[in-house]
Amino acid sequence: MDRFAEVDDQYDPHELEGRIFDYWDDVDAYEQTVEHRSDGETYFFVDGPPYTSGSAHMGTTWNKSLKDVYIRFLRMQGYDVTDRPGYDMHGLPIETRVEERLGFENKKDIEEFGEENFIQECKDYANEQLEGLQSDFQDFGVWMDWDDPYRTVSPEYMEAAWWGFSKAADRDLVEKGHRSISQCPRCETAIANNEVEYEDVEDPSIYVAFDLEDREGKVVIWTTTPWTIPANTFVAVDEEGEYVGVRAEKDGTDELLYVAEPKHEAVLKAGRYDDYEVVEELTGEDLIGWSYEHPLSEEVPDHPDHEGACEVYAADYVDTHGDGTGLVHSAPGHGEEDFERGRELGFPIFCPVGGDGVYTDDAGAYEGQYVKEANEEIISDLEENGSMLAAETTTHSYGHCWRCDTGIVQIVTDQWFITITDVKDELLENIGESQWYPDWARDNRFRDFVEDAPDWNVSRQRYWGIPLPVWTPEERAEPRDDGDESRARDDEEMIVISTREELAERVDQDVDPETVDLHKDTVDDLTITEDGTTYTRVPDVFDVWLDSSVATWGTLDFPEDDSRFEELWPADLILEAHDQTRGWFWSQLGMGTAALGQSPYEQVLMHGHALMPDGRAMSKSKDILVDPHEAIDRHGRDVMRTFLLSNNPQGDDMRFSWDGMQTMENHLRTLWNVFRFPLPYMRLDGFDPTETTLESVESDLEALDEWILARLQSTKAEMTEHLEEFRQDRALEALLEFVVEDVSRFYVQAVRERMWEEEDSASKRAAYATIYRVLRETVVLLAPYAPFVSEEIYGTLTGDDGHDTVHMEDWPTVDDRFVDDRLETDVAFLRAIEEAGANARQQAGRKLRWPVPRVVIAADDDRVIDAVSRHTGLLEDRLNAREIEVVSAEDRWEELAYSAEADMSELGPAFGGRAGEVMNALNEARIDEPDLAALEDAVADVLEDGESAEQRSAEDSGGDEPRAQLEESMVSFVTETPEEIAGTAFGFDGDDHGVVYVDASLTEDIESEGYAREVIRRVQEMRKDLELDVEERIVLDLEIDDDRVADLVAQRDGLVREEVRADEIRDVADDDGHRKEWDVEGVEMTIAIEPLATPEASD
RNA sequence: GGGCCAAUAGCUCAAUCAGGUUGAGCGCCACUCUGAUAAGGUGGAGGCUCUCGGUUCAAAUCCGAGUUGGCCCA
Repeated sequence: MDRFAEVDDQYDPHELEGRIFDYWDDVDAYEQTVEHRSDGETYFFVDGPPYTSGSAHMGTTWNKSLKDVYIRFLRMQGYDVTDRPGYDMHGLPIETRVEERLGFENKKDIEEFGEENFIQECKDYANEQLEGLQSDFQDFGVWMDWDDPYRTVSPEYMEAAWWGFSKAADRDLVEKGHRSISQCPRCETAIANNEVEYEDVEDPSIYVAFDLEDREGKVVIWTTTPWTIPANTFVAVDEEGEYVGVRAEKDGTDELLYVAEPKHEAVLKAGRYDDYEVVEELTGEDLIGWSYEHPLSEEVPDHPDHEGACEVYAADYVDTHGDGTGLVHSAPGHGEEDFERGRELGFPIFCPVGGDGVYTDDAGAYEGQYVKEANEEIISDLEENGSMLAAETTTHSYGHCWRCDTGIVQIVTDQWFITITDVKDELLENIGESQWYPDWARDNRFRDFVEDAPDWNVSRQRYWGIPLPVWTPEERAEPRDDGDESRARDDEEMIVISTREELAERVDQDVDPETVDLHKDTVDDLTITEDGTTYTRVPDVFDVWLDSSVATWGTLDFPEDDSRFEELWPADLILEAHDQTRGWFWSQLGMGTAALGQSPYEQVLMHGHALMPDGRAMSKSKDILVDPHEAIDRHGRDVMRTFLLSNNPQGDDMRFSWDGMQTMENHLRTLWNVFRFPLPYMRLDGFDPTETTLESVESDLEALDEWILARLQSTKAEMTEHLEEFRQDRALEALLEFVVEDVSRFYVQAVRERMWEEEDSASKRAAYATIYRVLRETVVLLAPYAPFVSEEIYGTLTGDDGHDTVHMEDWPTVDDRFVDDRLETDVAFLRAIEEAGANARQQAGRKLRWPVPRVVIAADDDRVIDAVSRHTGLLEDRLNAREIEVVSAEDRWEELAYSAEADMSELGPAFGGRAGEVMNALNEARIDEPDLAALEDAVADVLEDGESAEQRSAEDSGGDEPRAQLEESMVSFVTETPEEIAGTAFGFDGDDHGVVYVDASLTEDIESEGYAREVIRRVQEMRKDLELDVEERIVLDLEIDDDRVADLVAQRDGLVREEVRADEIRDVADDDGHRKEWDVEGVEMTIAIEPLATPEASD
């Protein structure tokens, strides 16, 4: 780019961003930036792999923007940052999408299609989805290593998972278990608890009475899953709960029912009994040991009838105040709690349901039926045999498969676990090793989650995943689900393979470790024969959460490539949304601890979700979303990024806002305007920043130059501090405030006249050097947020002198030479005074272009007097005042009246309950002298006896309880502006520091300048109408009706001619030039201008 | 049903940790300015600080109970 090249008049994000993409390509900007830091200290960032489904949504966009801003910032600080993006490409979601595509309904369809073909389809689909995400992320301007993302389906990555699992096995944390799990009957696989989604559904709600044996009566249970009744093994009660026996009457017959006392009314109502009577009161303990007859003993001949079955037991999951009857139907085959209790009781587990949700032959009459469809028949069977007390329906939340939305069933199957409960203490300890932002996420939410976490079921009975690297002896490969616990355990004899090389060495077949694909279709055929035993592979694949859990070493291609693991691991930073506490934050901690005894990450930045403008959650499936592509279409990438990054990244959700987007565009446009303003002048004057450096003009710097440079230093310091605390939103706020408030609204406004000077001057050069430094550092500070516009500005400012890209720049550090806190405070005062002065002027009806003879500043403290006296000239300029006068607090104007403001922190403790009343009186008081005695007089009527100083001294001898009294420290006196003077209080940070009085009286000299400036302004407007060049000379024709005014303007003839570049003042013919009538403060004037013919170019 | 987080101006947030007369930006209305101008300036309207209790002389702030939203868990 050429230095100071012509730039667009208007900030046009789309064209600019397109241009910058091309430029980055041309100069290999990303590659150069990475190379530039290759010798730096390493920083190991790990990308949490998004699941490859569809395109990027606003949440992902926010996430990647956050990653990008911190990676760029760290690079600028000199770090060699690991930035390999990743994609999570296995798992049920892709399988179900591919099944839909192929029109499949269940596993049989897949088997017919062929495992190999199906896996290939999944691979193709995942790669297709990946492309969409890749191009989106690149389009957002995110700089990561897009040429080489890690993919969880690649052999190296899958090997990383095998390695991690084998390390856990080495530590004896891998176990095959016969356990109660959630099963999706459609997908025919176990799913993890965190894959279960709950939604409200209508289900049967039945009360069933089990006939007691050996005694009269029935125990009543309640369930919403009639299909689990065939597997009923026992009934559970709360040992300490209160129960009653109720004799209930219906249709002339009566029966004795046992239920929990708190529930008996509801139960009997449900049973529509005509009348009832409590005949017995018992505790849960009394019921224990009662035996009953299985309610479906005829239909299910194989029902549990072992020793101890069909009896009442105590269980801690029973609540006599909750849903149901206080007696819980328990089927260890269909629920985790029941299962655990059943185990404790030493019962065999009866589960007559297969992985497809269909009853097996154990279910007798119901064999072959899908469980939910069997509900009806079971209900009618129960009604027929007289067990049904009431059959209703109820709406409650029930678990569903997260992918296909099928209702889950609880069954007992063989699964493989990582027994993280064995290392729970280590997990909790490792939590403490990581630093979280915000910290409460770790100490509350995450710790709770980890404390409650059960063993990790890592096996899935599916196809598209990383196969378990487990081989077990062939002869023991018995069918699962048989509930037979007597056979030898597979996990005692298993072989766990850790790498491709080990695989090639140990399997019976010829395998090339370089080329082998580790998917199920390949490895299923491999066998291992050792010591005369043949081992076959366990057919399961891993839970997809296991894939990403190994990302910290998978990213490094470890163990295949062991060159960087030692140096880099564990990760310095991971950065994801709060839903990952149960997901990736957890799975990584679990795997890191199980495999390596350590947390795999040191810092966690946890952000929130992107919400709709009205606060609803975004949802792709319900089409409730803001598409990032639309945001880009409307405002561009830099605006979208800065908007997203202006939100708190720690824990809070972000509400998307089109208003917020527009505001960011306005801010960036302000920066653009600030940037392009000095360019024409710099070009014209041949300003060369490499020669006219800030250092070379240091002695010519004016107060405002020094001030804006001081502000730049504080802004850098503040931003760095915020960014290091992961609050890029606050850093951005500081930067934008600097750009908008300080640079644009104050510095540029003030410095414009210096740049308009035609002659070369030290002042102008100092201004150029100053604004050049400010702009150049500003775009470096902005570069991580808005990489496109920063690049364009940087390129235009530096030409060939800088790096090829702003992103190679070092993060700007504070330059001590320009730090000046006193000056910053001074200007803060001056700006407050100026603002108040503008206000006072408006009250006095005097525009800024009319000078005022005198501005009086009544200062409350010496700090203000110092500031004003150091910068009187500047203040005269800014307020357009001929003279500035300062009046100190001691030398106050006698015209002024005073009131008092109460300091509640002093008044409150002294006056107690009456403090509010006293405060109001003080605020309303008007006194001539700001002293306590006058004030006490003014508020005498609200003060009680003994509360004023006078009364105190009179009663001093009394020795009563001391009464409160007004003290100097309780009040501060405030000036009240007299009507004839325009005055406005000024202050900042909420404190008043004085009052600005504008004396708006007129003199001839002032009127002369005022009218002259009115004329100048109008001529300038007319020049603009004609689109004249700034330098172009004109002829001016001025006709003013009012002779006095005409004379006043004539006195400033020289000023007018110079400002409007009029070489001649004479008549302009009606036909020539540009003529306009004006009304200036009630005076009619006609102005005509005509450009002078450009003289022949002469050397 | 349980845990965590949030709730303050029309919108986005600050002030909450350490109690002391609620603030900023954006938006809106009026006026104003005009050689960076799709800008800028001044003023104005706009708040039972989600509700109800409690502690305290004093609560947006501390405590308890609830409401609504988000996430997580069951």
